[in-house]
Formats: sequence, structure tokens, C-alpha cells
Amino acid sequence: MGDVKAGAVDGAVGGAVVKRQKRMPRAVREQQMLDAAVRIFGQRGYRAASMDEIAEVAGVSKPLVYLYLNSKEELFTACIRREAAALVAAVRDGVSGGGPADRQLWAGLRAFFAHTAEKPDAWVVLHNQARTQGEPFAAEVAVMREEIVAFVTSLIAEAAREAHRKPELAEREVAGLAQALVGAAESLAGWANGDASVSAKGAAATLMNFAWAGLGELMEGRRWVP
Amino acid sequence: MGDVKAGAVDGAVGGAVVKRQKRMPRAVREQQMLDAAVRIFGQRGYRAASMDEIAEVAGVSKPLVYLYLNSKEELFTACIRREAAALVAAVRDGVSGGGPADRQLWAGLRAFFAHTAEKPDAWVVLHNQARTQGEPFAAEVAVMREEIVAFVTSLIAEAAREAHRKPELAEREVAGLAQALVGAAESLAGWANGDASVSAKGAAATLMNFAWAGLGELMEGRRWVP
Amino acid sequence: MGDVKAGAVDGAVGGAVVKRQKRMPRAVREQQMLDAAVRIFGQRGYRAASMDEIAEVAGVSKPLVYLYLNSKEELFTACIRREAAALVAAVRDGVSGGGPADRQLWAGLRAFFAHTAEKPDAWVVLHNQARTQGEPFAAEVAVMREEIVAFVTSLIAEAAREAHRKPELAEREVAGLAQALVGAAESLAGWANGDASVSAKGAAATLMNFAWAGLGELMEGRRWVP
Amino acid sequence: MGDVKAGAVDGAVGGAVVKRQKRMPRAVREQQMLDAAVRIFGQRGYRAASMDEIAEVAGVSKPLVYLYLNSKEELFTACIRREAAALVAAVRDGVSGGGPADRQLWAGLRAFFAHTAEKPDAWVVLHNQARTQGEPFAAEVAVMREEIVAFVTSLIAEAAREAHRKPELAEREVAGLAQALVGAAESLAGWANGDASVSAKGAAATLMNFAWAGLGELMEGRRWVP
DNA sequence: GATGAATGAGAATTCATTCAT
DNA sequence: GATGAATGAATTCTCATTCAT
Repeated sequence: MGDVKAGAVDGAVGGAVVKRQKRMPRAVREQQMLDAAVRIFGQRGYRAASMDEIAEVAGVSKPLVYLYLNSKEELFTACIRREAAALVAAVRDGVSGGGPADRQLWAGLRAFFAHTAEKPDAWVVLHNQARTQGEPFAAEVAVMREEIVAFVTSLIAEAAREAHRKPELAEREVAGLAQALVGAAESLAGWANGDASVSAKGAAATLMNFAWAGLGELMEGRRWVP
Repeated sequence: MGDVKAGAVDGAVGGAVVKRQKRMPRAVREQQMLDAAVRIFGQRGYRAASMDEIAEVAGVSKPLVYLYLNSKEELFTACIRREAAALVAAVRDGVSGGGPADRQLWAGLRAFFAHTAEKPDAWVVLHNQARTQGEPFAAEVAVMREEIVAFVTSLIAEAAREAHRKPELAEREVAGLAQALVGAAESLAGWANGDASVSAKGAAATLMNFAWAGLGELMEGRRWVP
Repeated sequence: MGDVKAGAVDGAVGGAVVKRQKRMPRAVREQQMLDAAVRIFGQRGYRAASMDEIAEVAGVSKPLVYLYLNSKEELFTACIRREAAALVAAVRDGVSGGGPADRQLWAGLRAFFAHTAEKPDAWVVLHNQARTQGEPFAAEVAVMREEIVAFVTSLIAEAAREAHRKPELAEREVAGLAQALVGAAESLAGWANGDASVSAKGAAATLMNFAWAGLGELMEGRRWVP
Repeated sequence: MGDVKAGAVDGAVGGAVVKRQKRMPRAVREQQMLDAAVRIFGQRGYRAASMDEIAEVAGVSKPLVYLYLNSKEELFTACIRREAAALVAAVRDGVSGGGPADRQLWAGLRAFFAHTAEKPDAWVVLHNQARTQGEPFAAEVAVMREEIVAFVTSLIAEAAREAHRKPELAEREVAGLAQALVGAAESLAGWANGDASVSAKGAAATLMNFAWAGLGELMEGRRWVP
């Protein structure tokens, strides 16, 4: 075999090919291209995805893709930006209600799992592809991730404040906890997507149970020592 | 630009190129090739890695790589197998002392973080590359991961037993917790590798604190409900 | 697919691989190599045949093949020479009894069809491979063919003499007839080999009927004119 | 020496290289490519022919050849199909006048020899290359050959009918005669091509004399017996 | 005499990218 | 705005051939 068509048994990518329609406004065409690109990048991987297939799935000719998005690199970057923004927006929307820190975290997690479950290709692009294709791209998602980690960090800090236990948790420690929590969420997102029997709500509940209880213990000053 | 050489500014991969030495026994050469391949696959990604570069870094000609390892696909598989086995062995060795469940978990985590920190390319190959390059490879690591998850699951179950609290934790829930814990560890491994100021011991401590306390709470039957 | 392995469904070449035996006299080893080479060249074609496979089938290491036969080209030439000589010898043996021209032709044809049926790979090498691989090789078989054509030519001339009809057949015409007869025989050889229900004897009879009757007519001076 | 460039002293293939002309309609370019491919396949052989050289002779870049013809295998198949169709059409055209069986045969032979003499590379591709490169290709020409053999068979049968001698010739025997006749023609085609002093007409006459007389004898019930 | 180790040179095939219309 | 036509540059993989032992 020449090379592996990664991510798909026979090279067939699920989902409909956009019917070739003439004369659409540029903004719409661009979104169609990004839709196609996210799908292909997600299923094939950045390198294995070919501009040919993306153009075909988008229902346009290749030169048009180049006209609008300049290069494979920029196209990929555009995908990352759009999907990162969408994910952050989804989480933000979920949390928008406010309330105590735990409820906010709960809401954020549910929104996160719901969004990643609904757009699996986008999640793969962000989590698996972008982070493994070297600098220009990894940096792009790192920004989004930082945003989310910062948000979680603030929630943990707030929770500590609510419990009047701030001094017990060093700032550095809080950062580590947020990282671990986000990492666990990311890991569960992949797990939940792969296993149809686990809903977004279930995944969020599992993690929440795990995390909140642990945080509570820590905030009480009880910690595990070797 | 033709295409991105992912993972490095100018295509230079760090580390020494093996000085071309003639007439080595096959077993030795094979290990050199696998060393080179792990490095290149880790830094460039599966698709972006070229057999040319791997051969060069290994200090041999390309045909020899093919003579010994048959194809890019098989070479990659060989890398995955070797590194998966090495990682599992490292964790197993770390835990070998026995003792109570929490100490075993602690030992295992430390070994895990130490090993991944020491061989970052190998970790990238296992965690980031293999899992995103489609079936033949993803399955290979999945086996290893299952082994580790099963081990963690048994530790949690044992801890519950030690605490005489078995009935409180459903089997399904334990599985979810193990997944989350392993996911958090995997995530922290990447984080710790990227940030020199976090040692394996530190990473393990953070996670242990987080996890053990949380597990304790859960075993007490206290859980978070929306 | 990279390229076609011509002449075999799955690349498996029929017949036993010579068991690797140490220390044989050179002459014997050489014959084993030629046997293997004829088989592989016949089944795969000159270009598609690999020295690797030939060595393996011969039961020796590749360097030994080079030591004895120098190069693929010379190996192929050696095959051609051996098999051409064997075929000519077989025909010569068949005819050795002497007698009237028609009986000699009949005997020669039977020997020819019997030999090619018995060694199909050798026949393919001579008839199909050597003639299509360019000058050094085509010339080699051309020599053998000329020998046979000359023999047939002399038989026809003799037959004409026996029938006291020489003046009716120009020399040039006799040459053309011999060519046609030999061509028909070659063509029938391929046909008979492919079709198990046609024996060497049957093939020879068909051709003899066709040819002798025609020759008789011609010698009578009756010829077809547009 | 690396390997033999079969079929030419120094690798130079006779005939003009198409002057590189830009922007031709696809259909035209495809024919140019097939022209080049037939020439190279005919002179070098299937395996020895390189896509590089074919592209160069066709006056286009290699990717364009792949864009239009997909692979070496498909390109070869396309050559076979085109040339087989052309040859059959030429013979059919030659015979189209009708008339008694012998005149039809005569016309067909003349057309056959004229066509193969005019396109020697095409004839080599059909007769020598396609038949020796394994199944996908051999089958392709076999179809064409069957068509021709069937046609000749019907002519012989008709001739027998015209001579009111049907019972003398078994069906099986007629088939064998047709095979022999076609084989002789194929063989003479190669011979005539190699020798400039033999015209298509001359070759056809030789064969016709040989064959028709022989057939007549057979139809009279006179046959050679050992 | 015999071989395990090794390679230079080329083969088919693919891809991102650009004109000319 | 949109595209059919075209290519330079890689990439994977194979093969005939040679040493050093």
C-alpha cells in the first residue's frame, strides 16, 4: 500500500457532498468550504486531507478555494479559529446564567460535552489535529485552551472563596487542578464520543462528581501525602 | 509554500544524527531505526515524517529501512509496539512494590510521569500520533490503554474494599472514574512535558491529591448533585 | 497498486523451492540457478523477475548468483542459450531417423510440440520474453530460429525434389513458406499449451495436414491468384 | 550496469517528441498520450517503459498523464483497447466488400498486413507485450483475437459449404485450422515488419497460397496420415 | 565457497498550487 | 466570479549490485 488513508476504512467520508450551485455570496461559499474542510481534516488528518477532496466536498472548484482561503495552511487555521470560537461561545452560553461556582462549572461542562458530541469532526480538529501539526496551529488552540483553563481556574478560586478557604490553596496548585480538570474533560469528550451509551449529561455528571468532591476535600485542607 | 514541515521551524529535528557506522548486526540496526523513527514521528507527525529523514537520522540508507521494517506502516506499528511495551513496563516496575492501593496508585503515577517526561517523543507517538492515524494504529494503543485503565480500575475497587464501602460505587461508575483519572494523567503528561518547571513528582502529587480526595468523598457516598 | 506482478495471480510461482544444500559442485549449482531463473523469467517476465526471487527459488544466496552468472543480463542470456540448445536438440533427436521429407517434418513437429509442452516456462522465455526484451536477447533466439527455419526450408526443397517439381517453387517462395510454417507451429505451441485437451501429437497432426496438403498443391503449380 | 534499457541501443526512442503545446482540450491530449504510450510500450516493453519517458514523449508533465489515465496499468489497458479496436476495424473495412470466401480472406489478410506494417509499435503492444504481461492485459487481447479467429472460422466453413464438402471437415478441425492460419499470419506480420523487402501484399499472397491450397486439399478429403 | 549487511539509482504516484480563459 | 488545464517537487517503495567476513 502506498500510504494510509487515515481515519476512514475505505476513504469514504460520511455526510453529503454539497450540490454544486452557482453564484453564492462569498460569505456563504466560505462557510461551505470551512464546513467541508473541518469534515475532511477531522476524518483524514491535516496531512492526509487533500485540497482536491475538500473542494469536491464543498462543491466548488479548487482554484476558488485558493482564491478565498489562500493556502492549505490558512484554510486549516481558519477552521481552527472558527471552531475554537464556536466551542468557547457554546461554553460561555452554557454558563451565562451565573449562580454559585459549582453550578457554573456544571453548566459549562454540560455545554462542553454537548458541543463536542454534536460536532465530533470539529473536536477532532481542535483536540487531535491542530495540536499535533506543529507550531502555527498548536499555538492557535493553545490560546483557546488557556481561555478555558483560566475560566476554570477562576471558578475554583471563587469556590474556595465561597468556602472561605482560600489560604489553603496556593495559586500554583489551583492552576494545576484546573489543568487536570480540563484534561479530564478533554479525555472524557473523546471517550463519550466513541461510546454511544454515554450522554453529554452523563459524562458531565461523572466528572463533576469526581472533581467537586476532590476539590472540597482539598479546600478543607485535607490532602493526600505519600 | 509547498507544504508545512510541521513541528519545527526549519525542518531541523533536534538530537544527534547517528554517525554512519558500517556492518552492525541486524538487531542493533533495527533499534537504531526505531529510535530515529520515534523521534521523527514524534516531532513531525506520521504523515509529515518522511522515510528519507528517518533513514538519514538513523544513519543508514533508505533501502535498509525497508529491508528490515518493510513499510512506513509497519515501521510505525513497530514504534508503537515498542514504546507501548516500554511504558507499560515502566509503570509495572514502579508499582511492583505492592502495598495499599493508594501507595500503588501513587507509585504508578510517578513512574508514568517520569517515563513520559524522559521520552517525550515516544509519548507523543503513543498519545497524539497513533490515536489519530486511523484504525490499524489506534487499535494498537487502545490495547495498551485498556490495560492501564483496567489496572487503575482494580486499584479503585480495591481502595473501596479497603474502606469497606463497596456498595456505594457502581461498577460502571468505577470505570468512568478510571477513565477520567487516566485522561487527567495523560493530559498532565503533556502539560508537564511542555513546562520544565513541573517535575514528574509534582505532576503526580497534584493529580493524586485531586483524585484521592475525590475518591474518598465518593466512597463516603457523598456526591455532587445538580 | 504499485505495479503488476505479471503472469501470476498472486505472485506465487508454482513448483518447489530448491532446499538449501551446502557445498555442491559448481556445475550443479549453476544448473539449479538456471532452472530457477527460467521458471521465474517465464512466469514473471524479464523485467518483473527479481534476482531476489530467483536466488530464493534456486536455494542460494544472491551473491552466489552474481558470482556464477555475473548479472541479470548474463543470467537471462544463459537461460536463453541453454533452452534454445535444448529445443534444437530435441527437434534434431526427433528427426534423427531420416526417411522421406514428409516423415521427417512430421517427426520434427511432434518433437517440437512435445518439448514445448513439457517445458512451458522455457518456451515462454524463448518465444515471448527473449524476443521482446530488445537486442542482446532477441538476436540470441533469432539464431536458433534461423536454424530451424533453414532446416524446414531444406525439407521443403527436398520434398519438391522428391516430387520432381523444383522449378515451380522459387527459392524466395520456399523461404516464405518455411517462415509461415514455423510461425504456425510457434503459434500452435502456445495454443496447445493453454488448452489441455490438445496433445502434442494432435497439434502436430493438425499442422501437418494443413501444411503438407498445401505444399503439395503448390508443388503441382496450382496456386491461388487474386 | 543497473539494468538494460531494452529495445534500443542507448535508450533513444525513434520518432519526434511532441512539441510542448499549452492548453489543449482533454480529448486531444489524451490521444497524444496514448500515441506516446504505444510507442514507448512497443519499443521498451511494458515493464521497462517509464511513465517519465511517456510523459516526455507526449509533451506533457507526468501528473497530467496520471490525471487523465490514472495509472500505468490503466494507461496500458487504454492503449490495448484503442489499438485492438483499430486493428479489428481495419480488417473489417478491408473485408467489407463481401464476395466469395476466398476473396474475403484475401482482403482481410491484406488489410491485416497493411495495418500492422503501418503501426508496428501498436502491433508489438498487442501481440508481444499485452499477451505476456499477465491476466488483466492478456484477456483484453484474447477477446480481439477470438473475434478474428471466429471470423476466419466462418470463412473456412463457408468455403467448405461453397465447395459442397462440409461433411469432410469436423468443426473441431476447422477451429484448429483457423488457429493455425491466424497464428501464421501473426508470425508473418512480425517477419514482414522486420524485413523491408516484404510488402503487405507479398505477405498476404504467400500465406494465401499456402493456406488456400491446403484447405482445398483438405476439403477434398485428402489428408496427410503418418 | 558462501553470505549477511548495505546502497545508488530510479520507479510509480500524489499533492499543493497556479495560469489562461 | 469561476474553472479546466497544467506542473514542480516530494514521497513511498523496489531493484540490481557489491563488500567484508
